[in-house]
Order: sequence, then structure tokens, then C-alpha cells
Amino acid sequence: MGVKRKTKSVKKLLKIFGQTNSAISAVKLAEDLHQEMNKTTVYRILERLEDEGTLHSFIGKDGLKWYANNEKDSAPYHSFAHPHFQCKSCGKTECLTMDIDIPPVPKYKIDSIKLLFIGECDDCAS
Amino acid sequence: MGVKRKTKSVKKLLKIFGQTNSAISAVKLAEDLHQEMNKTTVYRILERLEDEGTLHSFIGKDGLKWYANNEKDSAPYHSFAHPHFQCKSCGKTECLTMDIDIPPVPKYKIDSIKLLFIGECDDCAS
DNA sequence: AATTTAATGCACCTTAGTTGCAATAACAAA
DNA sequence: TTTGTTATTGCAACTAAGGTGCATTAAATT
Repeated sequence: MGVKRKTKSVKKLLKIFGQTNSAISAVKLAEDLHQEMNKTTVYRILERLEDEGTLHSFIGKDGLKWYANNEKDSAPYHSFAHPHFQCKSCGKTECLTMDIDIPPVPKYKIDSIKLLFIGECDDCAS
Repeated sequence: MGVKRKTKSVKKLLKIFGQTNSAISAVKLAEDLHQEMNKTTVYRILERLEDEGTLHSFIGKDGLKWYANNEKDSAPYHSFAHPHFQCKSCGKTECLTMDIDIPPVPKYKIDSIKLLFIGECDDCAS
């Protein structure tokens, strides 16, 4: 560790993420770039760019790691949703007094988040 | 495939999940049970129990597969919501490839979680 | 008890991601 | 521009999660 160097490989990755707000899996990147750089390099640069705050990552539904641009204007970096609870039996709906932390959403410009918990209220459960 | 058999191994897994509402990773189960049964057996039974609706699974933040009791009356120890995105202009809706970690909700029995991101899709934004 | 076939164990495989180390290439300084 | 320093890379080998093919075992049925 010391001074970070902006190598060709780093620039290449930055260019790719600079051109899209879509999330891209590490596997896909390593595949696409394998003529230009080693997969190890891809993984290491992704880790570095995430550490530096340029990218963020998440685990997709199949267990693969995905990366996406972390620019402030591309997606809300952090938002909180106020969940509502609705009883499936009587339909009673109420606002819960908790905030759910919603991580950055790649690719889309989000205006609002609807978060609904469906279950059974105390009255109906007894 | 044919008639499902309730073997010792299946009973053992059912007993474990019958005693807790916590989620358990497949890795942990395979480790804990490795004197009693092969890891392949563990994975196969977990898959079967999920297919049958007894368990449900999700991918944890480190990419490991977790399983938990699917009984309706059990409070979710941890749940993950699969968000959908809906365009406010054209109505196009799609499944996002990320899981949102929903912390345990006190007081309520939650059956399912609906998480909807509302915004504007690429087509409508341009 | 004999028969059928689902479930299991085992060995081996696949794939994502990581690590150690020698070779290479940024970058700074001369 | 050349030289020296060291961050970065490529490579090969590794780890760990999870899956597969097949011969063997053991539920369930007769």
C-alpha cells in the first residue's frame, strides 16, 4: 500500500462504470476483460474501487457479487423507507415506527419506496 | 422421483428446524451433521424441504445460502425482500437483482414483505 | 421375507473468489 | 532520459460452496 496508481486496467474499469449505471457482476467483468487483464486483477481493482467509494457492491440472488457506480447523482446513496403493516385478515393497516435502510439502487432513478409488511395483527391472531 | 420417503436424515433436519426459528446456513448444517450424514445429503434434503414449502432460503450478505423454517406462525428472524421496480410513467415493472435486508420486526407476525421502488425507467427518462 | 426404488455416500467436478510470489510497469527523482 | 522504488499485475495454485453420476443402502409396499 502507498500511493494508488491509475494504471491502464484501473482506467478501463473506471471507463466501463462511467458509461453505465447498471450493476455488473464480477464474473461478467472478468469474462469480458479476460483478454485485457487477468481475473485476479479485475477482482482486486473492483475491491479497490469499492474501498475508495467509487463503486458499491451487493450479493445478487444467486450469490454472485455485483458492482455498480456509486456516483451521487446516479442513484440515492442511502434512503430510508417507512414500512407499513397490513393485516391479511382484517385489513387494518398501520405505520410502523421504524426506518428500514435501503442500500443504493443501481441503474434506476428512484422517487419513492413502498415497503409493506403483510401478516396478522394481534386481534386476528388470538 | 416418486413417493418421498421420510428417512432418518430428513427427520433429523426437520427436528433441527422445528426447534428454532433462526436461519441456519447450509454450510453450518453440513458441518454440524457431518458425522451423521454426508454434506451432499444435507444439500439435497434442504433443497427438497424448500421445494415442499417447509423451508425457505435466501442468500446471505457473504453469498452463503441460508435456510429457515417456513411456518406461517413463526416470527422471521431475518428476512430478505426482493424489490421490484415500477416506472411511474409507463408502468413497466421488473425484478431487481438485489436483496434488501429487513431486520426483525417486533410485535408483528410477518408473512411476506412487499418492496416496491417507484421511479422513472431509462426509456421514459430520456 | 422379497421386491421396488427413493435416498445415501463417495469420489469427483464446477465455479467464484483469494493468495503468494516473481515479473512488470507507474511514477518520482536525478 | 535514465534510474530507482514499489504498486500493480499475471500466473499458478488454492479454498470453499455447492452440484453430479453412479453404485450401494434402506424405506416402504406387497
